[in-house]
Amino acid sequence: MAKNMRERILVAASTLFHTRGINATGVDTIVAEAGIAKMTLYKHFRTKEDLVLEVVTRRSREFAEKLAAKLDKSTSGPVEKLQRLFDYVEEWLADPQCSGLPFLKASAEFPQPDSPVHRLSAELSQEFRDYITGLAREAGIRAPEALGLQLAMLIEGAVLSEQLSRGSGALEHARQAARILIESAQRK
Amino acid sequence: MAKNMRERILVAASTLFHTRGINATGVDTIVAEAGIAKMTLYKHFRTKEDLVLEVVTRRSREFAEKLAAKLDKSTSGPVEKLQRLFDYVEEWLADPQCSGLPFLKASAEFPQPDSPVHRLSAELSQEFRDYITGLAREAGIRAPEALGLQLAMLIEGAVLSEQLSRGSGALEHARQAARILIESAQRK
DNA sequence: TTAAGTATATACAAACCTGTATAGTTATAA
DNA sequence: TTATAACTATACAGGTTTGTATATACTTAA
Repeated sequence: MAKNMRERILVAASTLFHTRGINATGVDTIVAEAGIAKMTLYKHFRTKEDLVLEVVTRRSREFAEKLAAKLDKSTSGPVEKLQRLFDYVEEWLADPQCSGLPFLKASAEFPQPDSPVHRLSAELSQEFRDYITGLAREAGIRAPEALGLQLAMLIEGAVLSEQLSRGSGALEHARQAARILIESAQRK
Repeated sequence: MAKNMRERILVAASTLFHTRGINATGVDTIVAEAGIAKMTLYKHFRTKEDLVLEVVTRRSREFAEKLAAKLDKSTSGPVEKLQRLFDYVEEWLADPQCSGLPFLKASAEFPQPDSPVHRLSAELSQEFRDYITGLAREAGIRAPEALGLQLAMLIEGAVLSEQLSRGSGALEHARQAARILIESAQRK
C-alpha cells in the first residue's frame, strides 16, 4: 500500500508542477489532487524539496527512456537514429500533457546555482547531452561531442519555441537544421 | 523625482527576479533592496504582476537593443552580421550579472498559456526571432524565416546550456553550427 | 485476537505573501 | 508662505505557505 501512495503523490505533483509551475503549487494542492492526507505526504517525503527532486528526476528519465526505447525499436542505422531523434521529440511535443523539458523548467524556477534543484537539473541536462553524444559516437561521427551538444541545443531551443508559440513550425526547422549539421559532421 | 523612484524599483526588481526567481521574490524584498517604502512601489505599479511585466519587457528589449547596436556598429556585411550574433551573445553571457534570456525564464515560471506574463514572453520571443529573420533577409538568404528560427533556437539552446553548466563550450559549438547553417542557407 | 504499522481528519504554529490604511514627513512650486 | 504632491514608517487584514501535533480509524501480520 505504501508504494501505491508514493506513486499517487508523485503523479499528482508531477501534473501540478508542470501545469502551474513548481513554486506556484502548494503542498495542500498536491494533497488534494492526490486525494490523500497531508501527513501521508510528509511520511513519504521529508520536505517539499525532496518531492520536487524526485518528480524532476522521474520526468526527465522517463523522457530519456521513452526516447531511447523508440530509437532502439526503429531498425534504422546509427546515422538515421540521429535524425529520428526529432521524430520522437515531435511526437512527444504533440501530446497536450507534455510541458517542456523538465530540467529546463526546473532550472528556471530555481536559478541559484547552489540550489539542489538547480544542481539536479544541470546533471540531468548533462545526461541528456551525453546520450545524444553517444548516438553520434555510434554513428561514427569524428567529433561526437560537438554534434551531440549541437543537436541537444537545437532540441532544447525547438521545444522552448514550440511551447512558447504552438504551431510555429520550430520542430520542422530544427529537424532540417539537424540534417544539415549531421551531414556536415559526417564529411569531416 | 518620481521617475527616479520608478527606475530604482525596476532595477531592484530586475536584479532580484533574475538571481532568485520571480515567484520566489516577495514585494517586501524588492522594497528593501530598492531602499524605498512599500507604498511608493504600489503608487508606481498597480500590482506585482504589473511590475513583473515591465521588468521582463525592459530586460528583453535591452538585450535586443544592445545586440542590434553592437551589430550596427561593427562595419561587417549582412552575412557576417549573422555570424557576429554569437560573438555578442558570448560577450553578454560572460557578464556574471547576466542570467539567461528573460522571456524564457519568465515563461517557465508562468506556464499557463493564458497568463499575462506567459503571453508577454511569447510576444517577446517572437520579436527576437523576427529580428534575426530580418538579418537573414538583409543577407539575401532565400528562406530567411527558416534560418532565422534555426539561429534563434541555437542561441536559446546555447544560452540555456551555458547557464546550466558554465564553461561547457556550448556557445562555441553553437557558433560553429551557425556557420554551417548559414553557409548551407546561402547555397540554396 | 492482538499488536504494529499506516492512513486519515483536523487543528495548529510560525512564517510568509500581496495589498491597504493611516498618519507623519519632506520636497516642490505658486 | 502656503498648498500640493510625493515619499516614509508602521501597522494591519486576510490569505497563503511549509511542516507538525494529535487523536482516530483502518489494515495487515503474528
